[in-house]
Amino acid sequence: MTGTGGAEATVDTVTALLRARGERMTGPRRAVLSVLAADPGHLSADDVHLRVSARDPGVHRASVYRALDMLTELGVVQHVHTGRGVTTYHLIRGERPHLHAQCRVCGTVLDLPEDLLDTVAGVLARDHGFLLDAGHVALSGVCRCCDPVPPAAPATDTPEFTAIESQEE
Amino acid sequence: MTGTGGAEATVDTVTALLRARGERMTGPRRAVLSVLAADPGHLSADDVHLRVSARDPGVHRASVYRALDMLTELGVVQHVHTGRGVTTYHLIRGERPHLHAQCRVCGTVLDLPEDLLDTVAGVLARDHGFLLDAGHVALSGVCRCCDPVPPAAPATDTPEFTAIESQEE
DNA sequence: GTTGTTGCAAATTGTTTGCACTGGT
DNA sequence: ACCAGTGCAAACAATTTGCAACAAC
Repeated sequence: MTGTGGAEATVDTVTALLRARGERMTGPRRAVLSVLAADPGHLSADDVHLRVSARDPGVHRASVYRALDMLTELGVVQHVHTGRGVTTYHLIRGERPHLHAQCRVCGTVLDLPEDLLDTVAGVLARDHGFLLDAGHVALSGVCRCCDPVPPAAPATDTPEFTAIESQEE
Repeated sequence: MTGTGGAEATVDTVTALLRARGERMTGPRRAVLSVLAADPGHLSADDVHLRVSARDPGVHRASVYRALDMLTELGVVQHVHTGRGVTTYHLIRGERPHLHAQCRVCGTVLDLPEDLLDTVAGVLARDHGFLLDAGHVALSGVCRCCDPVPPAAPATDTPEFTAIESQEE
């Protein structure tokens, strides 16, 4: 597994960042960090807590929240607000933060190139003096797999349509 | 006041819509509807409840939620998810739903023309098979008034900068 | 008189906080 | 040893739900 492989470097980096602020690298923080490093996806605080618990059941949910906050403050982690109240977290790997779109049916988060909203950001800045933080909330919509009844294709009335649907809202 | 003036028509329309589904026009629904009709802004469920209570203190918060849900289902009301877990509701007045951007500092919601994201929606559809519902979440950013320390303008060090800041997140 | 709706209270969900104690440095 | 950080439980905010009483039709 390449999972923890890439994490160590990050732990060192973050330790330095923390030290520079008179703060400390601790078990829970290390755990959260390596969970995030091991997963390229977008994890909710609870996802993180779950995976942290697998390694170290002693870590409390509140500590996960605090660690995520701290890591966000350090600029190591980005959080994204998705449609219905679920905040997701992920390591900032590249340089510019990317954008996100979430399917409102299955909840899947799609990563998008950061420049996608550059034009829009320009318009907002020019016309409204609004500085867009494009990656901070996920765009909402329906992904290909969940697209309900595509325009005109009356062939199947498959009942398994009401399948796993996470949170319809 | 033009407040309740425009509402009556809507109440009739909605009553018809409800009847068509075997449902009923009730006090709470009427109240929620006229509160929304009287306010051009974006109200949270609690805002609505507050204003409804002013007219009729008997209406329960849960009923406000249920009424808002129902009105949304009828296509009369649109709800927008904003950054930190606050859903806002407003009457759908025109034809196409407009877009929203919210200042993450003061919470103000900015209305935007619906076509602003048309190009982006096209790209998402083409490249990712993702059907964007642009108005469903508010874009996040910082509005003109809350823009913290604009690039290079070291003139004032006004202390009233730390003013009303609703929810920094 | 049905049956959809409400009010209420309690349950959920996601997150934060006060505090005594533990553990980095 | 000092103080940041933790675990815990309890507070919180926003929303949902089960249910008996109620009211629109």
